Amino acid sequence: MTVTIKDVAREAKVSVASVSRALNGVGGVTPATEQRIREVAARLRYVPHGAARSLITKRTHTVGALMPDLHGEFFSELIRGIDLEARTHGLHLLVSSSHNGADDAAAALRAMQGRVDGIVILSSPGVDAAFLKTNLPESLPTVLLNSDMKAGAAAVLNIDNFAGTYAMVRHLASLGHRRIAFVTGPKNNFDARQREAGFRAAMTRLVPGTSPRIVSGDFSEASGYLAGRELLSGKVRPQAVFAANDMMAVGCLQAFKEAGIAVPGDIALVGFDDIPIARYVTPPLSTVRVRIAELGKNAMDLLADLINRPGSSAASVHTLGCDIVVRESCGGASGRNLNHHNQENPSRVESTTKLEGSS
Amino acid sequence: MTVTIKDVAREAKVSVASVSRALNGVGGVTPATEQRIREVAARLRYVPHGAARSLITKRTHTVGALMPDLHGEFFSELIRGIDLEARTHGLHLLVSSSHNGADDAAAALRAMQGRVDGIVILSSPGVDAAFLKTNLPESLPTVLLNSDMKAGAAAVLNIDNFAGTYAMVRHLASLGHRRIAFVTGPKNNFDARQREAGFRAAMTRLVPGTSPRIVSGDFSEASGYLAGRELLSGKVRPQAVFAANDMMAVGCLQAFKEAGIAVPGDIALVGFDDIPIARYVTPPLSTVRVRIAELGKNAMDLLADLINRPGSSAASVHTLGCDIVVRESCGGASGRNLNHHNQENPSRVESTTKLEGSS
DNA sequence: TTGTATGCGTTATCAT
DNA sequence: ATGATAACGCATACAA
Repeated sequence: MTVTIKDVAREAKVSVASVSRALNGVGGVTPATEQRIREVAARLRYVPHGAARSLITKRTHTVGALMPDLHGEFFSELIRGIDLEARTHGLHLLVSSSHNGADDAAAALRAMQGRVDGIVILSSPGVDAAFLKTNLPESLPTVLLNSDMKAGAAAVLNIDNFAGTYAMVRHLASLGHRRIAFVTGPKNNFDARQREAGFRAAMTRLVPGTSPRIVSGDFSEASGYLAGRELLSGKVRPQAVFAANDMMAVGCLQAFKEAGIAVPGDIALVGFDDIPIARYVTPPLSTVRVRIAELGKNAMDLLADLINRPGSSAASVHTLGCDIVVRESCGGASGRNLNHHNQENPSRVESTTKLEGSS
Repeated sequence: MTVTIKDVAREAKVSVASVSRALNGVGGVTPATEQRIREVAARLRYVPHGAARSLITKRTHTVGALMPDLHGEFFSELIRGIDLEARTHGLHLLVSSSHNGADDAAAALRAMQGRVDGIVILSSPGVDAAFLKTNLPESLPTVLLNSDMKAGAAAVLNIDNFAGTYAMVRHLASLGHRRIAFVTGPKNNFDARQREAGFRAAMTRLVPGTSPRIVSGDFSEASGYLAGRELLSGKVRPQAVFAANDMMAVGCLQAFKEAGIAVPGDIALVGFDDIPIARYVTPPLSTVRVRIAELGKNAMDLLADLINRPGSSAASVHTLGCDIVVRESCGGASGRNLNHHNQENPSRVESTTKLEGSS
């Protein structure tokens, strides 16, 4: 910061060029002088000025992460996955989270110009294809998470919501359930729509001849509670309820408890996400696990590839599979999991291949 | 990126200096030409190159966050708090999380040189006073979180673990409990040590004449489970158990359940942190809440102050109070909280003033 | 092998 | 009010 390459050069009695060469290990310097330069640099605690270097190198060794204002496990695990893998590639992470709406996001995107070599964007309402078209320089390597963009300049990586829901419905059907109800997420949410589509498709294929009840929710616990009550109020009670995320499932659970309906005895219940809470409610919630950190890791790998070999995996679409996590709330396998110390030993079913890409 | 200030200048038929002046709104340009320049810039989608600008400005408008590899709510909420407040100050966030040990941290710190105006560091084993002394340029504004550094070049912001545990013990004592046991965290953890100290002090003052049982844990659920069993195996059973964090309390809960000991009927149980899970276990766990996002916000405010007015709050020590959250697991107030739909309505006690500073 | 000189994109200083 | 030009700290093509 305060000590520059010039200081090192003067102290080591060489030119700045030699210092640069020595410290970057590009050769062209006597081992002796290199040694001397390194010593001086260490003594002076010289650290190259990142901005100055990237100005000429055209490389910042930094990637950006742009995501909406969301709390909880998803955010932290995703960042964790990205950061961990970024370090592997020698990259650093500039985070811009907590933005609400397109304006915030656009400002954040602008601020990242010239500070990042690439960017991972978690789609959200307002931050969609049209938004990116106008706010994203096309030369900037980009990985889109959770996007419904078919193809474009950016690589796309999605959770396989469809396959996840499908596989869970299959599990429920295999347990003998036919009247399976579904609690949807918000209509403007990409994951929510895919999950609902997966559910409908699975029911049509696996439990034909029925028309499943579908009630609306918004991913909140409160909406799940309401949905649970609504499902109980009907003429015939569902045999199983599939909530589009875990928080709504927890809401349902509460509604069922209050109504004196036993889970899974009277009604089976499953969710989606496998948030930490899922293991700790009573009974432990069967759900579809999203390996979030792995999602982040894969996104980072994709991005690193895009950076190192421009155009390599651009316009490709990838999918990360989910796991079916069977605990007690859906019955069938229950009792088996009454293990000591809350250890986890659910049956785990890979619903999709690890990372399926298609360009 | 690809379109520079020169392009705008050429297109607008002015010099680069005028473009710079117009876009930065420093005056010295005719409203007419400013208007023209702005239009051209917008049309060309010109965005200033951050690195180039900060090279001469000496300001990156970015702050760094350095933290160990931790998952879960604490990380995400802290980042959230920091990022949200950073935006308020017009600052961006360069995150380097997920580092294990001093070497990783040192590398991350080096990489941040010249890319940040200041830095927030979450202390961890290995990243302590000595570490900072050698790895941190003293000119860089720094806020230390969770540090036992008394005073130095950096501002320090801590959670008031001591007051939090103290207040919770007071609550337990007010419920009539006298044989209160404690499950410690890892010895090398700053929070853990402070919490234990708070517990010991509180017991000495509030429940004199007893020597409380203290068993070791490491903040993990498994260690809590073991501790719970150990506490049950003693000659006399404690009336209450205070786990140094919630995950260990959850482990205790499991151990008690297996042993057929009712909570809070036979034994009271409390934790620390108020992780999301705490509300959802059965019975809901009373705990000490750490307002993590607020911690991040305060850290950011401190740092912004340090950046804008060098030396202003340096070498100051601040403390953020905790809240006592009374749910059902500690008895006494229980029954009152059997409200519908898992809504939260705990009695909330501010254990410390909002932000107590001392320089 | 080493040093000199140029340029990266921007702001700041000095002319005009 | 506007333009030419010198920094900022570094890497690199070229000269020696």
